[in-house]
Amino acid sequence: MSNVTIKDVALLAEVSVGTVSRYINGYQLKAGNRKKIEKAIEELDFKINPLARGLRSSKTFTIGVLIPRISDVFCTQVIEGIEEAMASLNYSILICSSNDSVQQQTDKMNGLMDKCVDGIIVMPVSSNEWSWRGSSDNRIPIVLIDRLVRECEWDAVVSDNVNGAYSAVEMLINHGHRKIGIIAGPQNISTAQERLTGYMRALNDYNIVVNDDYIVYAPYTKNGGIEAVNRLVGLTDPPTAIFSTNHPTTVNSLKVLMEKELVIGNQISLCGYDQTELFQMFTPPISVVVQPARDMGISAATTLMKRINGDYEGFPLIKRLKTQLIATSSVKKI
Amino acid sequence: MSNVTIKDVALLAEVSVGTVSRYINGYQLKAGNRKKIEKAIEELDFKINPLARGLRSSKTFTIGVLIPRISDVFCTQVIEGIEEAMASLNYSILICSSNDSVQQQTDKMNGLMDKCVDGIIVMPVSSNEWSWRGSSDNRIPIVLIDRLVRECEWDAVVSDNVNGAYSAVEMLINHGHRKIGIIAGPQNISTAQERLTGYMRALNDYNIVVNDDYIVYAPYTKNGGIEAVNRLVGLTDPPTAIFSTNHPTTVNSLKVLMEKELVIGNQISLCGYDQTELFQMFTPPISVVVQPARDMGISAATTLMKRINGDYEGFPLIKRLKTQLIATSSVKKI
DNA sequence: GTCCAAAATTGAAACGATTCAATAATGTTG
DNA sequence: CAACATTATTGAATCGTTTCAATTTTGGAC
Repeated sequence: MSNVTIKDVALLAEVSVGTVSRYINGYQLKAGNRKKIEKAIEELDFKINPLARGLRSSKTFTIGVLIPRISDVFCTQVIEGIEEAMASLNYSILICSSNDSVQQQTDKMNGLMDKCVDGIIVMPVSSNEWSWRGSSDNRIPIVLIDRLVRECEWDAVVSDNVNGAYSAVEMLINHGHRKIGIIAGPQNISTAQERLTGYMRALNDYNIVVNDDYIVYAPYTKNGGIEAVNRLVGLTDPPTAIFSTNHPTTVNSLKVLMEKELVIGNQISLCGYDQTELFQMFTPPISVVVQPARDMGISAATTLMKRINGDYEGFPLIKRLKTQLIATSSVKKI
Repeated sequence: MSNVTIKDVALLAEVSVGTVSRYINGYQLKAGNRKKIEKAIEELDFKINPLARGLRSSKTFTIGVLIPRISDVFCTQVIEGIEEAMASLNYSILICSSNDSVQQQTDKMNGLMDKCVDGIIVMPVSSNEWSWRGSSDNRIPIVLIDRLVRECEWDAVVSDNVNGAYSAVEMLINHGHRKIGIIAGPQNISTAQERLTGYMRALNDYNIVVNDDYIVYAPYTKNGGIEAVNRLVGLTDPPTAIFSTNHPTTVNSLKVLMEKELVIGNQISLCGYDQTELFQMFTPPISVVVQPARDMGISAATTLMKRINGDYEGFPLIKRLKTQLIATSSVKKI
């Protein structure tokens, strides 16, 4: 650390440390004093020590971001949004991964609290289990992203999963499909629930009888979906179209269908979830529901900052961002 | 913050604060005292305040990670490795992105220093320009990852780019290709230089005359490579194979070749760089040089920790990890 | 049981900011 | 210009640790 302190600045500027502190924190100053302090800071190359500052004021200008997996495409885009929004405000981001484990999530939440972050953005591992309880005396703001948690009253930024799924299934129906399989996610995750709801609602609205065999569940983790797709295509009366409800399961659906040498967009139709540019480079390109990941990150960051700055208007706020459907020839017209 | 301090612990355990501090920092203690302190800590739910600790000891148990782009596949895997290694040591990670800009890189480096991180892992934007100069009085360890910087003596963890590229080009040659184009990266980035070197060396070793028209340059950023591939395939005597030297240029090469309806592995052969599982799901799967991104992250983290702990053995250390070649039918045998 | 070196403990002084009550300077008004 | 309200400034106390010189305790050796 450069050893220049507020005291040195005060000495050189011929004012008291209190005044220098007031300058730093943007309070009103006599013009002459401001000038002198500015000059002294410049001359000494003074840098504020965030540890000393934080110790006294318990503000660290740092937030925590906790996600299930750093290498996940969707998570990455979210983080990019958060970083963009936070960097401009001179806030730093402490990042950690819960590795899809509730235990690790709890541990890392505690770790972030122990580090005295000013707020946390978290994508929960599960919407049912949320073992973590913040110590009651230290209530820093928390914003959920992507997934809600039952009985937890916190701000959240999610995407419109019901309608996202609805639009996908509707598209499948409009292409003439009646036998539509879904790789549904674990029902302890709110997004998975909502996407299944969207599926059901679309079938209902179009008077299509729900066939339970067409609903299979898969974990939302890296290897999820392999078994599920196998089950679907192995049915005696298999679906003509498959709707896969998150990124890893979509990747794995593709993998399985290809291994089975089923021609996508012909023998079997596929619609997935979450965009990666490579999906559009397949033959045929893959239909997907696209979530505004980056914007979700930005929105979560903005909301968190509002709370950090003490503005608790409308708490708890649930912001739902619209999804977009990319319809391609991976879905056959029948 | 929970308001329990070391003082409260000392009081309850009937020892001095100094002793409690010694306990926390793992010094030898009389067994009885250790017990009493442990009990008091447990009872009061004492958590150490990292700000106070950092203020006195100027250690924050936090490192900075600065990369060109958070959403880049390779970077993400690197970060995952770093997180894994650091989490187990109870270190936190402050993450930021330079967005491929030297200016931002400098700003964020300064930002990290100002935050008093204990060390920094950085993937530099350029190997030539490194405008940043750490203040001389605050020499915290820095580890470069993936890319070296000229005239900067720091530890580094990179992959064996020369041999990585060599193996790819050699494979192309062994498949009968003589007209091999390369999408070389910007020569101010060490990896790009080295990969071009590998290309040249392979051609040389196999007595193939280098055709300057076959060497085109593209930025290593998100949209890099589009123009370059167009140039190559537009030549009157175009190459039969293209070697693309990083992830984005590989993605874009794919994109352009597909748009031009050139059948990969038949009309044109392609070998790319950096793995993403989707590459292996194309028809044909795409040949790539795979870097051990995650291991590079782990290794960088380990090296940094060594330096943070004062072990400067072998400084500056340059660790080169081996790459792996995935050879597929995206390269035609001719 | 003495003596001495080694090990453990103590407690006050940092670390470098913010905060706040007391004080000083400035502005405003009749 | 006196009287008062307002605005700025001061500087000591504080935040919760670590550090270190001084002191006490411990455990062998004789």
